[in-house]
Formats: sequence, structure tokens, C-alpha cells
Amino acid sequence: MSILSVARRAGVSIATVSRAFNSPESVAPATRAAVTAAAAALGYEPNLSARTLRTQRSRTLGVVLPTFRNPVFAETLAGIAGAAADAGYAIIPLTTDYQEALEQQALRRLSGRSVDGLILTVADAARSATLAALKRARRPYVLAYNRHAQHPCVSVDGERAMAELVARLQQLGHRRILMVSGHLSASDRAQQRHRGYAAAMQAGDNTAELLELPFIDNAPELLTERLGRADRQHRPTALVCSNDLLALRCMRAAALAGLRVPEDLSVIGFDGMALGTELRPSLASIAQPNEEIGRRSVAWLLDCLERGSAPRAADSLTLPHQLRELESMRPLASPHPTLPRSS
Amino acid sequence: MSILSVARRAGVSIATVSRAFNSPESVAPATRAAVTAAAAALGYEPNLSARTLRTQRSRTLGVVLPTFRNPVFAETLAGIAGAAADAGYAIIPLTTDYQEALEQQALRRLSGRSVDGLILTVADAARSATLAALKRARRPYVLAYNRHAQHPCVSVDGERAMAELVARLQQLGHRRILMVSGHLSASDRAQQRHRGYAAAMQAGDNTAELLELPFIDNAPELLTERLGRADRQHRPTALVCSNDLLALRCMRAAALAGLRVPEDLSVIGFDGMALGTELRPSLASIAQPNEEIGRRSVAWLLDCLERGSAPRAADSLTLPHQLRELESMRPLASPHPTLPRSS
DNA sequence: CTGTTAGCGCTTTCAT
DNA sequence: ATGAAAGCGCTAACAG
Repeated sequence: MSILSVARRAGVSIATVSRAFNSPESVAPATRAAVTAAAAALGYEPNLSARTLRTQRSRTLGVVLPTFRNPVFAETLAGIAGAAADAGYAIIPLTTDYQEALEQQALRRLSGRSVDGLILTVADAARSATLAALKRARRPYVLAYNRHAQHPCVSVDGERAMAELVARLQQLGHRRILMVSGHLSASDRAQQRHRGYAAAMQAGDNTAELLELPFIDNAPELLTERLGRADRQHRPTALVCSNDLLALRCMRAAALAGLRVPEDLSVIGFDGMALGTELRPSLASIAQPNEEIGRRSVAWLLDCLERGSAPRAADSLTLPHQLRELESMRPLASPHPTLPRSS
Repeated sequence: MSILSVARRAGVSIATVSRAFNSPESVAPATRAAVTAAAAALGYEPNLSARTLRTQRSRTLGVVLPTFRNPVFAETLAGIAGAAADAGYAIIPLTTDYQEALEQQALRRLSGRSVDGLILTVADAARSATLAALKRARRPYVLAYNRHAQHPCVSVDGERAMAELVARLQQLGHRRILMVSGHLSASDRAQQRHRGYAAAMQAGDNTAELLELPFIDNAPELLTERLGRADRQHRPTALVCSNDLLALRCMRAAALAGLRVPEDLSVIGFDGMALGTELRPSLASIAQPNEEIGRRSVAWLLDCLERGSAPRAADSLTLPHQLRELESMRPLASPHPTLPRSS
């Protein structure tokens, strides 16, 4: 049931059928009606492979993300999928598990499938051979979450966001603020967030300290140990985490160490995954507009594709973040209870 | 940089290049080496559209899921994506937001893209016009999570699982067990789970009661109201929820109503999303092997595709579920404290 | 406004 | 073991 069947049934040539679909205005109304009717009767759907082969446009986008197990990227994917679908594009998603080698592989897999463009989040934009190759191949792409002057990016200013958060915590009385992160070297975003943390701590004359948890397996133990061992005077009063999933683990570890959140310890995440607001205590976090990052990436990419250009680094987008001061975060209780309004 | 460039560079015909890739054994080792070298030098990747057009096989699977915002389906997608990638297949995912109309639309979108097969989770398998159409069109497909005798499914026995859970709760001393669900009519799985609940309650001579929360917007209010209004004698001691996300909301609502989980109220979810174990209290749940459901669906579908058949309803898979008795669930404390070992 | 035709890149007979 | 050639379904000149 190809274009030919439709043509025969409508009593026209295949070219006319094609035109009736692709530039209806160039076909006589009567003819167009006949074609439409025939197509409907046969349940005809144009074959995308043939069209792609001929036009060199697939109306398909490659999507490369670290994982779907982290709700942040699931939300991003939802945004991407929605925007793409609305524009009549399909997506082919691939995951890399934060591994550079898999990023390479993903691109190779996508290359044969003639995607029109790519949306990706890489571990480290600065030293990604994958990205360099993409750029060299002049394939249109947009990075989501990554921030790098040489690449077109849709992201949030994580460094500034983190600095703002830490400043705010200090304003609320916190002094011993510990940053908890995965392996810094594994993610350029974690590095940026850490820079913001360090700068704000220094500005507040407080000591920056970083707890890196490279592997999630023993993370709870490490955390519990770190939180439990110190006496009250040296224990952090707030934990800033480089992502929400980590913050969740911190909250649990705190509970296991006998600490109450937020009475004894404030815990703040980064990402703003939707689930955070449903918890008890609800998770304070620097919220990124995850779905919108996905949607905007698609919008920008498609816009460029339509005009035959490729996204340029100079046009990168920084979307606003938002500090969610939810239940897991609160002002530091003064050690000596004071009367209401006493200060 | 097509097959022709490779052929020229290797000094052979395009047919030989094609063979070198698709049936290496049918080509002389020396020739094969030359072709491989030429292809590598040129960075040649066979064009999938052309191949698809010619062979009528795209090595692409359509994936239709309700949403990526529910971690359960994100996990499923991870399983599907992994298994598909390992087998050299790409996936095109589409979401339906539990709406039948969007299911239709998804299939239409996929039909032009010549996917070899489909994996889908529909709202209600029994009355899905979409499914009927698929079946009629003889397109190979597998349902994930749905259970229906007329369709090939990969699922767990939700009815039995729920009955087991409720029996277990009763064994732990619970009598007033309330089931909380989204709109029953919106999901065949919720219906099955509810049947299991009702049967087990009846078997235990207890009164089944259902709280339907059609819209999430006012769910917290409704829940808080239901939990807060009743005095201690009439308040449920356990909540069984038709999914984990709902259970999360219940836990939060309970807290807002002044109830402690699990001391005052046990809350049990359904799905076993990975995140549940990271919470405090960790979320008790009937765990489904979500990623495996994805992987097995792919494996089955691909197996059929290879042998040129389509999955048959009779070969449907029921995977084992697992009751996670985590922190949000505990035996009913007896109202009148008893001495240890007094019974 | 419509038809004829070439060709997108590949696989697959059919020859040799 | 290799090559020549047809054709998958479609679009885009080009003609008329």
C-alpha cells in the first residue's frame, strides 16, 4: 500500500499524490479531494524511510542522556518527547550511564540512523572527544545541562545558583555547611556547583569542605559515619548536595545517624525533581526547569533545522533556576533559646 | 560517503561491500579485509533508511508508555532501551498520559516510521480500540504491565500480589485497611489490584473500602481529610495504595494529619520503584521487576521478529513480584500494651 | 495543474 | 567469489 496504490485509486500520477501531501496548495482542490479520499480509504501512511532516503531529512532527533533512572533526566526526556512529538518529530533516546565510552558508542549508533540533529547531556563538555567529533561533522546539536562557551547549551547557571544557596544558608545562621557530591571529575556540572559553593563559603569566611561519594553502594555508610562521628560542635548544620538523589540519601543517612531533618540538620538538593515536593520533609532544592530545558533544546534545534543552520554556541540559553526553600531546610536554631522577638 | 565510495576505494563493486557487511563469510578474506579497511578509513556507516526501504526491516521498535514522570515507567524504559541497544535496535518512545486518544495517535505516528514491532502499556487492554487495530494489522507487539488473555503480555499477577499483601497485613493484626487508588476505570491494573484487595478483605472478614483520588491536585486534601476526621477507633491502621507515587502522597498526607508512619499508620505502595528504598521511612511496596519487564518484553518481541512470527497471547509471561516489607509497614501495635511474650 | 522520470543508498537475484 | 542491474517508496526537476 504505497503511493502507487493511492495514485491508481485516485486516478492520478504518483507525483500528484506526493504533492497533495506535501504542498496541497499546488494541486487542484478536486484532485486533492480525490487523493485524500483514496488515501483515507486505503489507510495510506507515507513511508518515512523512502522519504528520508530521498530528502535526506528524517524528522528524527537523537537524544543522548546519562540515564533514565534519575528522575531529572526522565523529566527532561518528557519535555523533549513532548516538544518533538508536537513538531512531528520522532526521537531516538540512548543512555550513556555517564561513561564517555558509551557516549561515543551512542553517536555511532545514531550516525547510521540519519537523525537530523541531536540533543545531549555529556559527562564533561570540555574534554569530550565525542562532542569534538560532532562539531567537526557539522551535525546540528544542542547540549542540555552542560555549560561550555564553545558549545550551544541550554542550561542553568549552577555555579551562581549554588553560591546563592550557600549565601542564603549563611544568612540563616549556618556556618558549618558541608557539600556532598558524587565524583567531581565525573561531571562538569558537579564541578561548577562546587565552585559556587567554595566561593560563597569563602565570601562568608567559612571553611569549605567536600565529601565525595564516588560509589553509591557505600555512600550511606560513609555519610552516616561522617554525620555520626562528630560531636555537636563540629557536625555540619547543613548539607548541600550536588543533586537531589544524593540529598535523599543524605536525609536517610541523617535519620539513621539519629539526626532529625531539618531540626538538627538542613539538607538541600540540586535539580528540583518533581518528587521532592511530595516527600516528608519535602526536599529543599535548587530547582531547574527540567522539562523546559528539554523543550527549549528541541525548539532551538528545530528552529535551526528549519532554517538550515546549526545552533551556535554564542546563542546558548541560561534558564532561571529557583531556590525551593522547603521543609528539609530551615534557619539554624540558636544554641541558646531566645525569647520570641528578642533580637 | 555511501556504499559507492567504499566500493571504489576498495576496488570492488557495491554488491561486494554489501556482502562484506551482511554476510562476511560469503566474501573472500582478502576482499573482506580491503572493504573493512576502506570503510574504516572513510568512517562509513550504512544508511539505515536505504536498508529499511530495501529490506522492509528497520531494526526499530516503537515504545508506547503512559508517562516518563512516573519512575516506574522510566525504569521500564531503561530496561527496554538497554535490551534494544544491546540487540542493535533503536527505539522510538511515545507517551500517552493514560489517554486512549493519545494511544491512537501514537500508533498513527509510529505507523509511517515502519517500526518492526511495538512494546506498549495501555490504559485498559480490554477495551482498547488501539490494540484491536494493532492486532488486525498483524503488527507484532507485546504489552507490558497489562494482563489480558487475548493479548501477549509481560506482567505480574497484581491481583494475587495485592491479595497476598492484604492477607499479610491482616496476619500482622491490621483490620481497618483502606485501599487508595486513582480512578479505577482509568486503569485495568488498578482494577485488578482492587479485586485482590477486596477478595482478601472478604476472606479475612473485614470491610473493604476504597478511596478513589481521580485528580492529584486535591488528593492531599482529600486524604488528609479522610485520615484526620475519623477518631482513633475508625481510622484505618493501614493504607494499601495502587501505586508508589500515590503511597508517597499518602505518607505526606498522613504526616500533615498528625499521624506517624508507621507507628500510627502503615502505608504500602505498589510498583517497587527504586527510589522507595532510599526514603525515610523506606516505602513498603509490592515490587515489580520493572526493568526486567522492559527487557523481557524486548527479548520476546525480538525473538519473534527473528523467526518471522508474532508474539502470541498464549505465551504471555507472568514475572514474580516481591513484597518489600520496609519501614513504612509494621505489625499493628496492640491497643492495650501487653507484656513481652504474654500471648 | 499534472505527468514522466531520475535517483536517494541499499540488498538481492541472476549471471558469470 | 564477484559483478550487473532491478527496485524498495518517495520527491523534485523538468516538460507539457
